Amino acid sequence: MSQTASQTGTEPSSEVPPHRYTPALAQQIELAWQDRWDAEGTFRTPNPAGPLSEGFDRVADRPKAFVMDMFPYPSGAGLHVGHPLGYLGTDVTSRFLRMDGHNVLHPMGYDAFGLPAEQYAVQTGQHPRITTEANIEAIRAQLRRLGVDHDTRRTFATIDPDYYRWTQWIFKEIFESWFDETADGGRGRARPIADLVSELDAGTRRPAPGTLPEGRSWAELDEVGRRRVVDAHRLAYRHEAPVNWCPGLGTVLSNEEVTADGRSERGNFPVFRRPLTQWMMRITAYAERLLEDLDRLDWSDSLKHMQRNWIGRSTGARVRFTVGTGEGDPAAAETVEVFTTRPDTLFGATYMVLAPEHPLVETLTAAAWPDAVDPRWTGGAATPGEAVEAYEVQASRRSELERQTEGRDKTGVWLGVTARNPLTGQDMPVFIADYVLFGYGTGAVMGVPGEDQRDWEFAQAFGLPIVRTVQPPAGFDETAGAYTGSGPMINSSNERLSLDGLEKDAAIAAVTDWLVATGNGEATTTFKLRDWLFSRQRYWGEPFPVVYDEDDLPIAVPDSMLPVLLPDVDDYSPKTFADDDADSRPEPPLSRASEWTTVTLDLGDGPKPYRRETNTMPNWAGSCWYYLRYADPTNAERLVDPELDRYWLGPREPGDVGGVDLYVGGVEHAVLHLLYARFWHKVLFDLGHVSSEEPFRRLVNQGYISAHAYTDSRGFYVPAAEVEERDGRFFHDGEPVTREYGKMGKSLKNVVTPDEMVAAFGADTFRVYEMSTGPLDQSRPWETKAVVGAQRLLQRIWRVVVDEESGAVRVADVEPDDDTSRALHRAVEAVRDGMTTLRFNIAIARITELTNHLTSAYPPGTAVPRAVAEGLVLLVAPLAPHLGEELWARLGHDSSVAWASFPVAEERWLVDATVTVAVQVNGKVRAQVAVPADADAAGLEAAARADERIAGYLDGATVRRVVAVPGRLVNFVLS
RNA sequence: GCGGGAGUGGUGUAACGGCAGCCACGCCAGACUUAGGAUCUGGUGCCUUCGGGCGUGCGGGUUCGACUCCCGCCUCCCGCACCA
Repeated sequence: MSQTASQTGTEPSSEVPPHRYTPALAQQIELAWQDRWDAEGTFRTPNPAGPLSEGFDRVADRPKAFVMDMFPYPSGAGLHVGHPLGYLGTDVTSRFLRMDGHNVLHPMGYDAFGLPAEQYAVQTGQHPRITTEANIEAIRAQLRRLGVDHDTRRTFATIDPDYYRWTQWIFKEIFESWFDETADGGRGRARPIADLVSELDAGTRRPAPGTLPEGRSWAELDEVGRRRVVDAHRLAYRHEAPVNWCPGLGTVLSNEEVTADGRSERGNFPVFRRPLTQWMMRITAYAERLLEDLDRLDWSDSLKHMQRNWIGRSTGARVRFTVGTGEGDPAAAETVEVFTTRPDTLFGATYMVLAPEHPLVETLTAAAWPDAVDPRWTGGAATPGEAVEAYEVQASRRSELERQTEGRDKTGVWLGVTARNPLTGQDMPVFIADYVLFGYGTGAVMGVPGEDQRDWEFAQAFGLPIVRTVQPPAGFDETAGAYTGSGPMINSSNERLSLDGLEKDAAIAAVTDWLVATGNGEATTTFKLRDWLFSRQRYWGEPFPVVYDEDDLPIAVPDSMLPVLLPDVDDYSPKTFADDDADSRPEPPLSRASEWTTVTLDLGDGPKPYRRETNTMPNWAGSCWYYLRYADPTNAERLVDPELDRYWLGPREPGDVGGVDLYVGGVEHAVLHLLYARFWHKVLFDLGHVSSEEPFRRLVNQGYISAHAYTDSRGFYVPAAEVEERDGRFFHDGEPVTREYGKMGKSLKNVVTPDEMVAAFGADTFRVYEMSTGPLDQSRPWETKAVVGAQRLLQRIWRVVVDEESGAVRVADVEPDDDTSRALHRAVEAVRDGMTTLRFNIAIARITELTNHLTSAYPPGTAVPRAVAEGLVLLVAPLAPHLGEELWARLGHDSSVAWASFPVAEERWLVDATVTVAVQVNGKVRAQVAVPADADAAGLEAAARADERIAGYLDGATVRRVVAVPGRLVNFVLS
């Protein structure tokens, strides 16, 4: 505090009144109250039952409110002023709700597994737990200094073994279940995997399509075969999927970590697309429910939109084509299924394209080109086999990102075979091309150049025929490209089916009926959402609670063995390879912990050796369920006690989704975290572990804070704090600099930390400033020089209660005058509105008005009515809690203001005896008249006509109409 | 390209379809001062011949009345982006 004292000490202290609310005094008050809150357990939230239930009697009759932030990832850089925006928003809300009679749960935890800590460990050789825990401690201290009201007994980090034990337990639950699509009337529901096994054994259920080995039945399979079938049904399953493999870094990368030219963002090493067996989560099974239930959530439209977009539901048809009946080997006939949203255009399909990764590519590829093959179709190769191989290599070297961004020039090669169009009977050449994505639909499309722009471009590049099946409007440029609009069908009939003249919907219905009737396809729905890749070749993550037996089949370890602790290793980095060694395989750090990787267990048939899973879970796992643990953080027996789950998260009435009452966090988690958490929650709901259908009832994205940044003549950023403004221009070290604007961060050299603000002004001033700059969900610029406005406000509030010269309380038991009562109660009404709508700027503006009124109505030396002074203190307490406590105590109260009742406005003070209404002539305001508040339209009009100026306007004019809105205005419409 | 959101003083913002700009920063003036990057008070959308006129990105529309609702543009921000 000496630093702060010296700052304020630059002024001769004789000039500052001895009891002014200075930064130094604020510091002193804040530290004292923070200690007292800890000592008294002010913010301990009692549970209705269990070890944290002490004190529940006090709140038993209150409604509950669960208010929560997206927990931070504790990086070494600490917080800047942008981070606390959301934390302070929930803090003000939770303090308001507590004062307004709720039992409030407002906890905080730490998301602590993940890459940054691991990379730091790789560089320093220090165990990531050490740096992570130090970082957590630093953030915890920063938050405490801001005066947040977290129940610290409920704080945990995802790296705590007591926590990740239950992350592993949830993984097991997901692993030990499957999605029964027929359950709940076709809505689908997760069920224990044991149910599936008994139904398969009993013959009451058939294995899902594609899970049985070709030509075999469940009954014929041996034990291992049956387990493979069962494993293929699980919600957590192992699957071979193409990933971004970076040999130079020795790890798989996410799409975001790969640059546009197919190299790693870190280190600039080549990245290869290669298939790899990985753990997957069957989130796609829940696509429909995740989509539908969005309608029941109180989230912003834009956020729901992003989720809908990501889930990407589209309806259409699957159409089956017979391939290989052309010039190639007739014995090689195969069926290829395509997905299309435009089955009505089937008559216009003139070729077919498979994704390069499509499993049938190899079988379909012909041995040789036919005579007179179009040179554009061969990729310059001597045989289809060579062409395909070369093209696949080319495609694998291009990252997914690159495939999407690079030029979009259509490339591909012909497989040397054709497919039969079931409607036209024409043979259509079959290509592979990377504009068809393996992960979407069936990984194959029918090429309809007349009605699809991508297909048009491909047809142009490869000289393929174009048939229009939808009549473009008159004046349509036939050479311009595909026509994707509406219109009657043309060129779409044969002896069996005619679509000509039909509009789109009717044509789709007709062709779909025909497909079903002839066995060539059926209507279907496809989702963009893909299953969740759940393995990482990392050290710093949750180990899987999985071992493999001698048949290489995964087995979940028994609950008694949880948690599976992360072992210590010598080297936290994954094994790396030569940059261009595309055939190398990932080797995760845990695979080198040889003591750990093999284990002898008795899983029911005697002690046997097992091999542990050496991948770890992704960073998202720990953040998928932490909100549940806040309700029951100490439970060693269960994930969460069902009674506590129902109390804090359960549905409020039948049909309610339940969940956290307010969840505040950054929009950057709009899709992944929020989708994964919803998915896990729904699985836990299906399995009966939680009572609510959704995890987060109401969700708000706080805005982010940007700041000005400055570049010198060379274009380098200079420290923004050192820039001076003179006459609207900016200088650093006397040199002119250019002002820019951007997200606060190291690279722009424009970081401002809460610590600096607390040191210069105190936490309450910082809180009030940050909350006053706009609605919580709005982004805003940081402006340190404007913080003084918040400081002045708090100083004036202080002065309303405390005499700056004597330190005596100025309050007396006198009646406030009517104007003051009206000012108070109007402020109460507006502040409540601001608090509930998260528009703290409104609340602060109304508090300022009340303060300014009191400052002039009760100048120094006069007595302030107690009722009004206390009302003001209560209003500001959620925003400036330390000041609130201090003034509340000085006003003679023994107990914390945090538990005092928030004021309620009295109706009689919200209405004036007389109101001033505007009088308009032809919609323009010409006068104002005072009328009784309850004056009716006639009274308003009479009062308006009595006004001299209005009479002047009306004199000699014809009043065509009079609009009089009681309490609002009068409008004379003249002709 | 597709989808979404937003455009109001020098700045952040505020306005149940009803007096545009509350509150704050900044700025101007004054008070207290040896002093002010402290505090307090007053003023501050633009133009004005001091009557008033004009003002919420631009252009239309609905309405007695539009920042607000509708249509079309422009700009900025965000999301998705060969999703068949």
